[in-house]
Amino acid sequence: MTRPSEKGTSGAAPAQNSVVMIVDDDAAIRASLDSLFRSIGLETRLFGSPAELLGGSLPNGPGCIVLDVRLPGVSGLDLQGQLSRQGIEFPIIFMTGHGDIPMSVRAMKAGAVDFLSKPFRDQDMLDAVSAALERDAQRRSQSAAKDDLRAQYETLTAREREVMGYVTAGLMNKQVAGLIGLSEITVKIHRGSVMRKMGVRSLADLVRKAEALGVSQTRSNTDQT
Amino acid sequence: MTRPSEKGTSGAAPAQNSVVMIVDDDAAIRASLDSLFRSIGLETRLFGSPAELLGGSLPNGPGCIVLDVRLPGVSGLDLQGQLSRQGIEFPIIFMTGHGDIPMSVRAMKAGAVDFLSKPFRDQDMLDAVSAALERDAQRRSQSAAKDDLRAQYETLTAREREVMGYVTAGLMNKQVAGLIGLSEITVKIHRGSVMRKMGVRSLADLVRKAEALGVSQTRSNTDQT
DNA sequence: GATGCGATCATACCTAGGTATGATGTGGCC
DNA sequence: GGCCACATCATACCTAGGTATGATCGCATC
Repeated sequence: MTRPSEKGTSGAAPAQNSVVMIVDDDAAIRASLDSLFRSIGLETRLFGSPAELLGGSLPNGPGCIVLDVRLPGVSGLDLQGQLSRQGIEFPIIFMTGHGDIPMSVRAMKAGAVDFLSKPFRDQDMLDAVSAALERDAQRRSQSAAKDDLRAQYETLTAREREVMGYVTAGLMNKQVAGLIGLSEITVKIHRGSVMRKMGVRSLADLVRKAEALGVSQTRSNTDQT
Repeated sequence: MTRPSEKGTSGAAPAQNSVVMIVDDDAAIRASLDSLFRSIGLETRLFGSPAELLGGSLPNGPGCIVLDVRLPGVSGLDLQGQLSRQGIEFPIIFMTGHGDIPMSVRAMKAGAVDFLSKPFRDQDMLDAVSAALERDAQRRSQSAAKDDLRAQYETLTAREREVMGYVTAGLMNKQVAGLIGLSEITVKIHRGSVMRKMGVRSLADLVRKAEALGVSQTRSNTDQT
């Protein structure tokens, strides 16, 4: 959104410390991509097989994966599934020398950023990587925000979470008290702790955080619109 | 969500009144798809060209479009762009006899549900249509909910909307009053009207509706987390 | 056994939210 | 001119929210 990626522009390097992971069994292609990405200031890591990628430690910073579909051992598509099952969410760009349409469709359905047939133009690859890094930056910032939120939520006691769920569902203190068998004053105390621990000063903000966390009690009484 | 679409099952007709729009210049293919879809209880509409589709009136109910890429006049991909620019959001399934990978990738990036090479298996097409109709149902229910919401919001006066923005941002009545130069009592009156017109009985619900509408004032004071 | 945390509740007090009644003013429309 | 919707505000009254103080209890840890 902030910067329309302008297809065809040459020097688009979204984040200077981004890492491009290149997985290809052909050393010549690895080298060629390596120099291509380095030429625009991106870091690279080279892998000759999926195993090497899975074995080594992955970068902590932003990055993306450039992956040959036809690989020794598992195929690129299988690797895509394996990575996502392991919670590794780097955007993936596929390359192939002998791909077909079903293969490309399957990859795109599974969330690939792009699927390039070899030989491809350098600029097409750079555009794809640029889009992938943009997507990764987006994902990372969302994920970071979610983690902070979850960390705050973790500091709540069980009771506090329970109260938070009902309060953000729109119930009054006395209703919450009735539902979980407490006095209203106790609910107020928990509610106060929730506000403090969640770092908010208004119910509105608490509701938003609860929504982001998915912890609002989904109502069964009150409100029939 | 309600009914897992079970890939590979034959008689999967998600919604009985769904319409499949078939756009192909080959009458034999139109006829063949027509009978395929009718065999599982779906309605169909046949078009020999993009112009026919754009010219006629589109169904109001749920549906999807099955589109040949190579068409007289504009290409299927162009039609995809044209439709989305016109706000027509039926999910699209592409078919092609002479497609290539870049074409399929472009179509998928633009949101196509699937991209099938001719000849395809009937079951593959049915699975694709099933997925497309599922997606359309999802889209329609979300869109309907959003429309209802917006209709409620439309009934608010300018002042009420202003107050709603500040209130759902977490400001107290007296703060809102100070910001827009009113007495607190007047803010309370507007606030009450907002609650009534938006059909909510708790601030929590109002905040959720405001979020869905994107009308919360994004805070400049209060809250530094 | 002492310490500490979480949970519970009471009393007391203050602020914030919500509504009813009534009144005034403005601008648009028939 | 009269009507109506919108907006404004006051007084009055009630409910809901929020916090401080202080106290009791259970449980786990040191």
